[in-house]
Amino acid sequence: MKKKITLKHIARELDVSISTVSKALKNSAEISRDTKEKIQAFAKLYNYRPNNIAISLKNKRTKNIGVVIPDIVHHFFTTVVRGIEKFANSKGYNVIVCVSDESFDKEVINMEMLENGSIDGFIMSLSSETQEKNDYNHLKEVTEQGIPIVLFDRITNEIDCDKVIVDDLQGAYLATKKLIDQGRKKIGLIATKEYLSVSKLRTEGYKKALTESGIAIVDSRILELHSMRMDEQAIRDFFEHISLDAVLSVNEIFAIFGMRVAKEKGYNIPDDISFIGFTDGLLSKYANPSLTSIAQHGEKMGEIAAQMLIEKVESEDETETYQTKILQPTLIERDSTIN
Amino acid sequence: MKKKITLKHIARELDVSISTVSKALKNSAEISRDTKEKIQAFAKLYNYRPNNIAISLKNKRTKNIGVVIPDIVHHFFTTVVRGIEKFANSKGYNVIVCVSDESFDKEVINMEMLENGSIDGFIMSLSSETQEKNDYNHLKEVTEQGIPIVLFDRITNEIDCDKVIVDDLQGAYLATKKLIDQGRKKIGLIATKEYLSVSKLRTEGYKKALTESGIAIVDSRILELHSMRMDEQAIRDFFEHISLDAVLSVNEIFAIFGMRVAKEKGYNIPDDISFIGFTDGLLSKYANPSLTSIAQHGEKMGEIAAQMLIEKVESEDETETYQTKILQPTLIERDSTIN
DNA sequence: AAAGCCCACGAAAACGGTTTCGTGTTAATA
DNA sequence: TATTAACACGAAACCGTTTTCGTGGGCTTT
Repeated sequence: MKKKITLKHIARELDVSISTVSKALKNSAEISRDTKEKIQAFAKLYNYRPNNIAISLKNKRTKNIGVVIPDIVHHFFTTVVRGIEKFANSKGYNVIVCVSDESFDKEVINMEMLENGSIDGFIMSLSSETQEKNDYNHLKEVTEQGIPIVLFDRITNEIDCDKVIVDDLQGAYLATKKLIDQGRKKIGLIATKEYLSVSKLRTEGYKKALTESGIAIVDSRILELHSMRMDEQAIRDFFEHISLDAVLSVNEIFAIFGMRVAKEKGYNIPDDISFIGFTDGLLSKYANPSLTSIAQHGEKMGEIAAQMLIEKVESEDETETYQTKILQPTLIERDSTIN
Repeated sequence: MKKKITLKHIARELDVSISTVSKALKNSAEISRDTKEKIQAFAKLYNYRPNNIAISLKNKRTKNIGVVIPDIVHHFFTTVVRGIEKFANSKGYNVIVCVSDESFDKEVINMEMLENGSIDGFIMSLSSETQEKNDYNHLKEVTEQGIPIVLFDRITNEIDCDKVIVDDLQGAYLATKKLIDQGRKKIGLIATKEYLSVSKLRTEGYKKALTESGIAIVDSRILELHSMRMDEQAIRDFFEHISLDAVLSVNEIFAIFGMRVAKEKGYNIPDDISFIGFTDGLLSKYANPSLTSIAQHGEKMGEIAAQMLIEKVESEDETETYQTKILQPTLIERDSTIN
């Protein structure tokens, strides 16, 4: 087992001081050409690599970004993580991923594990429990220590920080509008309880489109599931008690399960009933029929979040100005809607 | 902005030495009750938290695990990461996720970023390019420095380390057997080029089952895609030129696309043709028809990998004994096969 | 009262780097 | 020849902990 080699070893071996070695390896002008060459050659030979931890301790920068997401087995979030990874790595940063599992407590624990020097900043999306409790003291504590946070997708206005979201209201509006334009009148919505910020906005967009077109909002056409977790029975019941010619869903999986139920009931998609879902993931693409959906551009979102965070981390000035970037969603038309 | 408080601050404030503070906070018997209480109260009041980096530097342990996977927007890998996270967090470890994007170079770069003190060990699955090149010097370098590695799923025998895999041969064997038992004779296989360890084993299992049942292995019934990436045209061509009554696929997405093509050609699933895929993900569950598939138990795999790694990291002795754990796959029957 | 012991604490080294500042040597200048 | 500047390098502080090894003072012991 080759032991890790340090500056001290090199110094001792070459009979110079540690400082000289350090400077030589950084090609400092202070050191003579001869000495530099000797030291650099030796370092290369023994494959010297500076110890990241020591450097972190010295300059109080870890080059690590903490990412806290509610779920990792989830297409949208992994897409965002991919975007973060991509940008962060290109800037020499590592990404530490923590999963809150939609739990407030785990979110707190994860952040506490990281906030004491392990990371330079956080990128996160709130757990549903956190949004339900409406308690953001753990975020406040972090920002008060001067650690920057970028929130994405599931955000809150209680915290002053950079944010990046997709225009959920507009996405739902576009989708609903599309359904109306295709002559649909009885448009259902599968949503979740309103404490989830994104679901709330999507519901608003849905209502806005209906209202603009003079279509009444019928409460029984709106299904409010408790969370983003699948509840097959609730969806079955929904289709049992109501007659619809189109359905907008706040995620793709509810939509796809809705399609299955509709088909079982003898509906033809899209002739009898259209479906549109949020989150343009693999499920939408490979569903049968394929699902028209609203792309949230997760990867782009991740890149932007990482860029905003790294800018804050590396900026000298302490001016507390924060921005919220809003991405425009895109409607991807497939076979679950006409044409 | 509250500044981070350190031992030094507390010491100065309370007019004691840094060592006393350190000991008092660890409840050392060396310190008197009075002093301990005073220091602990002060620390609590100012919410003192030890600096992780300093501790890491001191005891040469980071409590970070590096995870390198080929892709993060991928159900199986995220499932494994979830398992790793779960176990690692319960032991106080953080997980640094790096994505090689199936590229050899990125795999090398990612590991180089982390191997100098940032992590205590690696858990990884090889990129397809690495398996194709058959070059594992970056892994050797890591192990030679005494950094433990656990390989999962996409492994190699070139490296001596702990490994955890699912019995891919057995999985394919079980699936093929099931198809044969249901009276299928012309069973196709959608695989990838054989440098991918898992694909190779699955192909072997498929062949073993056929041979055992006295069914001839017909090369034209085996489609070898170049990688795990979707190639719609190749799959379309495959179904164009050959007549089959069952298809086994090395992942779920090829199977699902295969089902679409089959349906387009007028086949009825499962009456005319059955499908079984590897990776029991959301796609399998929500496909139409739902896909019978071979569960790889990714989360379990992640937990085991994390456990093996942490054991190695925390064990004192340097005995170089490595084990390979083999999980048994499970066949999940759904609507793409009879019954 | 001298010797010994414990208690409670502090000094200092160590982890592995970076960086500031000081200094001895040499060469250029007056 | 004396002064000075440039050069090349080293000493030491520092980042925030942990931990070993003293050590001074008070107490007990004979």
